[in-house]
Amino acid sequence: MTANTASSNGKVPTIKDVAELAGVATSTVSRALSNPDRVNARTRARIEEVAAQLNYIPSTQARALSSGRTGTVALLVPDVTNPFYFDIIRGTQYQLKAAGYTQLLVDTEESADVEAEALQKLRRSCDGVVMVASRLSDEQLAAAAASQPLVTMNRGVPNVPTVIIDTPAAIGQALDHLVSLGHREVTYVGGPAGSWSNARRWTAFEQASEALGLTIHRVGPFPPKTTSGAAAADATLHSGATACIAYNDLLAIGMLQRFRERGVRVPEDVSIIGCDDIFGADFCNPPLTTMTAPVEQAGRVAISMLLGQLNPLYGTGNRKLAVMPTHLTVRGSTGPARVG
Amino acid sequence: MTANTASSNGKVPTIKDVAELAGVATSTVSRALSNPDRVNARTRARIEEVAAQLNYIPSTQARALSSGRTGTVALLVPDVTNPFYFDIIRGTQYQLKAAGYTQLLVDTEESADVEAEALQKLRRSCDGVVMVASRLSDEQLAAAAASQPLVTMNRGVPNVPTVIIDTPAAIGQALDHLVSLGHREVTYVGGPAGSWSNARRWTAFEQASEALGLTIHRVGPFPPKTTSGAAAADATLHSGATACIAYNDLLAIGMLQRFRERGVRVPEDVSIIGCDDIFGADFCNPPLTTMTAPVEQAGRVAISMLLGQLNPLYGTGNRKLAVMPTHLTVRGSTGPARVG
DNA sequence: CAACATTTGGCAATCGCTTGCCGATCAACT
DNA sequence: AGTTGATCGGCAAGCGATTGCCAAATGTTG
Repeated sequence: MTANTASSNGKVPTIKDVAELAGVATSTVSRALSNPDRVNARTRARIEEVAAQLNYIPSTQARALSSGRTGTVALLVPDVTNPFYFDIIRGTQYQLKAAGYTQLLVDTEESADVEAEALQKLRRSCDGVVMVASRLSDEQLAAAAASQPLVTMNRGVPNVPTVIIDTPAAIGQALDHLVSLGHREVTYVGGPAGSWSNARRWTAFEQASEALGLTIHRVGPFPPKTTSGAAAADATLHSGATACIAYNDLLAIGMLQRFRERGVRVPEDVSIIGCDDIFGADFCNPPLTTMTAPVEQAGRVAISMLLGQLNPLYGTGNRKLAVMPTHLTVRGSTGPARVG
Repeated sequence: MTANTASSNGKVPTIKDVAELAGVATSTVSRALSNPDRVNARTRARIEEVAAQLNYIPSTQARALSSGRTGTVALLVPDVTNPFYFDIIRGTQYQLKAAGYTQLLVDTEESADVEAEALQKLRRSCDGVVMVASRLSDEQLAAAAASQPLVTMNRGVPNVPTVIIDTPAAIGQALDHLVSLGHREVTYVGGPAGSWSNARRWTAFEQASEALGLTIHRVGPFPPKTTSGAAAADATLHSGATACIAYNDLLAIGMLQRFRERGVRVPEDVSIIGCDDIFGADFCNPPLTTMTAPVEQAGRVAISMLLGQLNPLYGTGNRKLAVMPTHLTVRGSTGPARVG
């Protein structure tokens, strides 16, 4: 049981095994592997060979413990099963991997408490955090950003690096589109009450509508799920508008289903516009007119910004804000306003 | 710079800070926090109080290094943006969280090499691994399972704990359904060549068809994405069958779109059945008849099995195999066979 | 009251790796 | 030849916990 012949007989090889076999000190092995220039080329070659032969893999824990860098970045999303976040997950994963980092995905269950708790736990175990659509207060976020590298997405906080997807801009396009189809009365179908994005979208909606002289209504708030679509559809119908813009595609798709159930034709009776252009928006029935955003790219940008904080070498100029452009994608769910 | 007053002035508090403030040794703090019975109730209370006051959070790295347990379980999926995996991700996340573990999500990019590499890296940094739809060989998987706790999903390997979703059973139901609608000639739209699930589905399809005396065709292989749907649809049309069963819903949904483009009516001209009942299968056009599986539950079961390996206390009897039942969900994409 | 068992807390070694500091080696320059 | 600088490798001190072992304190029993 006390066997420790330090060769290839025991369990997983450590840096010590490599050092012994290569006839050098562990410090040299360490350097050869993570700071190549600090060691003679021949020595390094030998060490690499031995390491490969032993199938040596450095312990992330030990490395993290002694160096303080974990090589891990956490991504906090409200709901991993919400398709909107898929592309963010993918975009960040991609970029992190390219930079040699590992992604830790955390689902905050749409709850500020879970989020705060996760942030606490994470403080020690990752190099940085990306928070998507955070429900925390500005103060909490600012405090978090002060104690560790952090980037928020779709949630602007003063002095905290942020990537926002500029949906408000597309809302203008969306309303123009509706107006050109003859709509004069439009309803905004609201998302979650505490959502920053929702507030921004509503504001943009309000302002653009006013500029266009439209009559507007607002219904909601609704949870951003297809299952909320029924209530949202009914409320919209009751508002009397001929068209509506929904907080997001999930809601819009749910509404589509409800309209169908009730025999309300889309777009003949009512036009509907979603937001995000998620998976499914193109093949639902009818296909959804929606505001398309470069979500995956936004994820990559967020990681670039974070990496910029972690490693000054990246020198991306330490931007504090990135705004991703969006545009309207017209499909089948919008059409001429019904008369009367 | 050399400040280290060990109280609350420095940086993040360590176990040592807690120990000093509480007037005990670090070992006692450690025990109080992770082995409560090993310490006097009063001492423990005091320590807990101090820890709370200092906002002390144990370092996962240090803990992992000295104890050998990381508290992390990795989930390897071929593609994080494939909706089929969403529920697995959610199911495992849920169950892991409940047991106090952290989930590490890894995207293997549908590649055996990436998978093998990730497995290597992970060997040292997590307590166990769940591999979904692995592309590795039986030998590789067996070896991996021998060197660390591991559970596979939708990939049977002798002597490796596995959770499989019993789609083949539902394929029987699906064919019965088609036969009852008058179909006599059916095409199987194949998934990825190396996929174990695909092989099983085909075999089940073949056998059930034979029992029913059906004429069958096979097209493919196709990557399991909606974008492969066009080619799949065209090939299916060319096969001359009046109905088809697709490897999965993604493919089926893509085919639906292509059929529409080509003016082929579903289900009047051709019936189509998907597999998995993913997000979107209920609101595509027409809604997809598909084989529904308890995916999230399967994820939870996988974690239970893994936890059983990690901690004998769980004593789930160390099952080696769990088979999740599936059933056919009939929606609008299947109908009576066209005549002629 | 002595002898023994049980709690309870501390000491110190460890886990595997990084890194500041130092000394040896060797080439280049004056 | 002597001095100066690089370059390269080793020593050893941590990083922040866990844990085996031991001793003091406390409790139990005859």
